[in-house]
Amino acid sequence: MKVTINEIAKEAGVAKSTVSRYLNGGRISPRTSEKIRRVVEAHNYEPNSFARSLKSKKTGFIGVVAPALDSFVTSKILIKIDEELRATGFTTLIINTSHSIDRELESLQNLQRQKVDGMILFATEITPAHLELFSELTIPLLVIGQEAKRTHCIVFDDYQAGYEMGKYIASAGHADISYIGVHEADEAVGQRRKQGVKDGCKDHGAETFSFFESGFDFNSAIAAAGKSLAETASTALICATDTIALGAMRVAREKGYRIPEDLAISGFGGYTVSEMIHPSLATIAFNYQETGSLAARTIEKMIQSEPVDFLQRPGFSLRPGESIKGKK
Amino acid sequence: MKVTINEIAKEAGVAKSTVSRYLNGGRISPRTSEKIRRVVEAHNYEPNSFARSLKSKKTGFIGVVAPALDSFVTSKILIKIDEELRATGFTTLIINTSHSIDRELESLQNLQRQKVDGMILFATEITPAHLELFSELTIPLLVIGQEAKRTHCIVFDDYQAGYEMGKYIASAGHADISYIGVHEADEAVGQRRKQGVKDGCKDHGAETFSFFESGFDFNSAIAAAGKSLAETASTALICATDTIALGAMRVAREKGYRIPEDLAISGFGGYTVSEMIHPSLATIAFNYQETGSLAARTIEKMIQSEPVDFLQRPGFSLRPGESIKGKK
DNA sequence: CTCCTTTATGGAACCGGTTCCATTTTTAGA
DNA sequence: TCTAAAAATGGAACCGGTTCCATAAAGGAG
Repeated sequence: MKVTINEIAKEAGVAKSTVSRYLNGGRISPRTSEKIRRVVEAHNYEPNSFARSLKSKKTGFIGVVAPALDSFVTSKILIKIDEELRATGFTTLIINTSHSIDRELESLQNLQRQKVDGMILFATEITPAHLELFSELTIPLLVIGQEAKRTHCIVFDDYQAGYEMGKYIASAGHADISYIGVHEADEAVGQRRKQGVKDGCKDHGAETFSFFESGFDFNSAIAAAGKSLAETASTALICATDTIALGAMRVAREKGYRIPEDLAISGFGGYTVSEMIHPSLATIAFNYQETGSLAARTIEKMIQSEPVDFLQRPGFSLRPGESIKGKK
Repeated sequence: MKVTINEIAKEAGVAKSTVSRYLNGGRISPRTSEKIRRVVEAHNYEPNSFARSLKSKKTGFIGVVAPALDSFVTSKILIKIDEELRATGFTTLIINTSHSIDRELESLQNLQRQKVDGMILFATEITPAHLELFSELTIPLLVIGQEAKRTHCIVFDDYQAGYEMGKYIASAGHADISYIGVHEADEAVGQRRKQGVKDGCKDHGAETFSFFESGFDFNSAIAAAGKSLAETASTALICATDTIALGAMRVAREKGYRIPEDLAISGFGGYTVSEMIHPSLATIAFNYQETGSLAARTIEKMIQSEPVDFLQRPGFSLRPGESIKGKK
């Protein structure tokens, strides 16, 4: 419990520097090595990580800053990151900012002060303040979810994912389509995903494409989808996330639409629950496992100063569901 | 960035011990205090937390061991714990064991070695190995979710919650009720919750009470609920979790039952998604916020060696839903 | 069996704080 | 104004490791 390197050294009859060398894989004669091994094992000795970090300047910590812990996407990626980093001897320090941009910036600075070896940021929006902070950072930083100039990023191919979904819906015979999206401050989802959906629809026979803005939450989705149903004659609602799609389903049902007969609905995200409900939701499932392990490997490379591409894109796949029926 | 207490001391013209005292609230004359404050602020100085921990034996870390990060219940409680601990200057070290009992035990030991100030365990099952480990621990430990002898625990009142639900369903006029539960290795959910449901049903007019065992996952829920529908004439299915209830809904619908007209279904957990779907799910919502902050306050007290009750129970409330209709 | 080169080992300084103790400065009581 | 007690400060040891450097032991060539 409280045994130190000094006691190990004394008991093994060697200098503490020798024990330190033994622990860190330095050159040791087989004889001494064996002596030390015995004592270490007898006491179940583990070096004090604080003393170790103090001198070596390496903490073995990787900070992960996320806007929420109860988000499907975040938790899936996080789990994988944590798993892989643990396997290579790092400890993930998870910081939850509860969607506060200020706490996000503050957390990055704190992590830098705490001297973590690297940090990963789950970004929803990149503000000028972010960019300024990024440029001052002396510790490797990896951003997930949004693109930023001169910064290492892992971002889903939102344009392509949107395009596939637009194509899928339009090809199913829908000519009048509404997209329930989010604010364009979120470049990835608010801009690129939307543009992809729009292009995919237009390129595959859709005549009308209407846009309604929602937040990421259920209630604002209900409002936005309600507005869409009142103002358009769309036969399909493409929603920017699965949660928004659930809101759309709710309001559609309340207004008497049958899904998918009267109205097709789709989402993005591939949440587990989307296949558990009825009708199951057609959606785009991003490859979260791949994302997580890519992130872990990337930050490790960055720490070792190995070269890494600034932009990396994990894959995705379209997951069909009962919420859409071919019309042809 | 790399400024140390020595440089601060030199620049302020005092001894480093004085700076240390200033930082930790010791007695300092207003004059010196002001001098030091200036220099500290000019450099944006932050003491090295490793050096600090090394000598003071306090790390400011609290380890939290959880079987999963993508669980609704865990994440809700975790967020609150993290928030409260952060406010009082602690850092939560979140460890995910991916449901492995071995990794759970191992993690507790690692945390002890890492010299965290306290630890919190989200338990699903207390094995003899757990009890043995608990007794060897020299660091405050708080268990959430299960009861253990001579250990500080925060546990939902599963019996009472079960009783309320049983009463609610039976009182609605259901005489033949099935309970889709989980294995009794999980004392809280597998034993107490089940017994509560049973007693609640029996005490309020139910004639038949059948039990079917499921796992916590969607697919085994489908199997168990399917079996129940095939083998009984139950008009209500009480499920041990909301996820299980979703499985029951799926299989019921496939077999042509209308919910709630032909079959009432309820869950436990109060997941967010349960009120987003149709029909919305009647469920028991435990007070997760309360649980989280209770846990944070409790572990802090334990660290300060203040007395705390061994067993504490956060509240819950029954949340009605469209999945149940009064029959009378 | 020397002498020189490697390889092992020990000793000491150092990392950046905290804390105990001795010394100096203030404050206050007489 | 002098003195004792309280408050403030400085100095040094210490926390538990890592690492540099010097020395000792071992290995190899001649």
